[in-house]
Amino acid sequence: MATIYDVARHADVSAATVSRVLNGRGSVDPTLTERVLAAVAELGYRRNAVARNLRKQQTSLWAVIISDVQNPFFTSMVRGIEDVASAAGCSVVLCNSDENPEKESKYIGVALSEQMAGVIISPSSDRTEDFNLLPDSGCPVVMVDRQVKGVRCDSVLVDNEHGAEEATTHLIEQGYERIACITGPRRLSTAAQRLRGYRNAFKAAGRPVDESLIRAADFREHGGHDAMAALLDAAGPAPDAVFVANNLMTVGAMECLAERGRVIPDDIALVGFDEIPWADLVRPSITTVEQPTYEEGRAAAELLAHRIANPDRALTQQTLKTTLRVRASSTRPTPLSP
Amino acid sequence: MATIYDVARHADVSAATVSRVLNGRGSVDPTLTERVLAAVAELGYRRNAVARNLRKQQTSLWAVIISDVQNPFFTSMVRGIEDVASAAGCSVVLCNSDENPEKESKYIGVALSEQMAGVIISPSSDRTEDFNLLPDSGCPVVMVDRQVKGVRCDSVLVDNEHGAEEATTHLIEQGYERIACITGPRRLSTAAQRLRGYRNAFKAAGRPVDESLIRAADFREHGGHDAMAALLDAAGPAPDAVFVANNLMTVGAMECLAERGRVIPDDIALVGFDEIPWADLVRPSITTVEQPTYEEGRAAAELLAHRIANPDRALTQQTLKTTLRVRASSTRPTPLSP
DNA sequence: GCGCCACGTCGTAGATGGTCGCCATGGGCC
DNA sequence: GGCCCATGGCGACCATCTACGACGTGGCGC
Repeated sequence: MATIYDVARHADVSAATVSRVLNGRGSVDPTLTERVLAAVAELGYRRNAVARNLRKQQTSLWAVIISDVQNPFFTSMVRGIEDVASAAGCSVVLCNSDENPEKESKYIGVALSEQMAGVIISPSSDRTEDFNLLPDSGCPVVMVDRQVKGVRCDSVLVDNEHGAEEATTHLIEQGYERIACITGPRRLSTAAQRLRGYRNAFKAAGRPVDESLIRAADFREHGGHDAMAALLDAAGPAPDAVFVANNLMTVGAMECLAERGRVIPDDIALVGFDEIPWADLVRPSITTVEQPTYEEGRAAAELLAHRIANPDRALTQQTLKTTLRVRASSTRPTPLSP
Repeated sequence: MATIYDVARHADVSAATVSRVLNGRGSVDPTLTERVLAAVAELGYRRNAVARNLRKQQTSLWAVIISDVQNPFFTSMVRGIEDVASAAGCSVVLCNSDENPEKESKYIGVALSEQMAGVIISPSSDRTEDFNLLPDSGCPVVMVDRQVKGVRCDSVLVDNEHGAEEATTHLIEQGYERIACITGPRRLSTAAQRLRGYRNAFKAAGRPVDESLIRAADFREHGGHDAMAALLDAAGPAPDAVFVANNLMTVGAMECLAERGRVIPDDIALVGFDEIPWADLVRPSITTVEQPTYEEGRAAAELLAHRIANPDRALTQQTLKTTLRVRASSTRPTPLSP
């Protein structure tokens, strides 16, 4: 690889002049500029970003720490982030934490070691001290989707509580009596908020919450399946509707229902949180609380860009709205005899 | 951020000794080792990877250039890559080329500038000279999924031709008469190979290929939709089966069929290439040619790791097998009267 | 007309943080 | 007493950026 000195020698100028030409700083005689550019082209010179980063004390890499690259929720978000990063001349380093706090803090360490320009994280633990390493070391951070109290950073969230309340209210209004809830790990803010929304809907309707119909699982397919099975196997009458707090668990729950021969929505209605990819191909089509995932990614990335540009600005928190998409899985089957 | 010199001063040794302790190279007195480690802990020292990379002339970043983060085919592959990279102590930089040759070569430039340890690419163009920049600059490369002739690098492919032939043969054996094919952009090896497999099946069955039933689209949902529409609108009898050469186009085609009220498989049978996420929830369930996507990612990553460790080893090419998963969309409806 | 000042332009040199080759030192063993 | 090995420190090196200083030229003022 040619270095800036090779170019300088070739163009018969100093390395400083080459640097000035390439970075557009200071002023350089047009003749020399031309000679430099010609030398660059001839040698196929490409500046060494590592050396540049060291000297400038900053890189153009953004770490994006999420818990599952395979979840369409995150990929859509990553896409939003990538588009903004790319426009800002930055690259995205993808870190898969796998909902594993160890891996997560490992990646925080990597981001710090690599002097990354910033971090966008969807936390899967609540280790405040790990997260605060970042702002404490002067590394800009934006939290997205999930919230951890006591971390000094910007955040982009969605209105989970309202979304869940709207979904549950919809089921109540459809006349369902025993509405179950499969929520996520208690340590995750999204799970807590969605559960709160579920409760709020009952309160608003003046109805009591049946605690035996609430199950906390792990936001994964298998967990959703097992929670659904547990609900069906529990003593007492089975639920006639279920609100599932994320997309993977929705799939698991549906598979469980299919295994048991329960028909949606005739035997049991279902509303899921998060979008399902290619939802229109799934039968019955699933009523979901849709999140603006791409926009979440964009918003987080823009917040990060702003904070990098201006580290001292006040912390901000942005909350995006969800949309209830009513489809076939939650509409009362028309009674056979009216 | 503390530097190695701060640690050295704190432990009252030289920076070289700190470096030796941290890297386990050379031998250091246990007493000093202890003092160094204590200083590291006390200062919260974290080595500056940028400086290290500059000095060592190598980084621990792998660029992964794919065309669509949102396509489950790629995310599963990325997951495979990430798992291997993580085990090797490397991080993955995700680059979304969006099937855009400009973006793709931009990212190749970034990988070169950032002195990345290696590149895994699923090419969306056939600009041989762009790709060869990498091996020519001594940057290890592995091509995955798609092939570009004349590029000096390792590759991991799947047996597209055989997979497509198997799928088409299955439709022939089911007794379908007018089997259409929606393939991808001609410049992509996968599209060409899958089309060849389709033709092979007819040849093997001793049947002619009806060229009017072949459409090339863009591997995207919209393209699949429009190609399906064009097939239905064409003069002459409509096809009674269709082989669609990737997952996104399969979705598009199914949506088109739904719009037109054509029932799968009664009116038209369908086989898709690539896995569909949560395929079990889709009704009717779709017969697909399944690729070992996670394994493809793993294989590519392992190949990359080997080449990084041993740049002079001979070029290798690995081909993985596909599996035909027969589901409901391609099975002859049982005749009403036997 | 001459001299000084200001500005444009360019090169030198130091800084960035970590690694490692080489050399010096000291202690132990033969 | 001499040799060898363990250990530690110095300084070069990686490629780039940039502060500072130097040089030259042009313009303006006296």
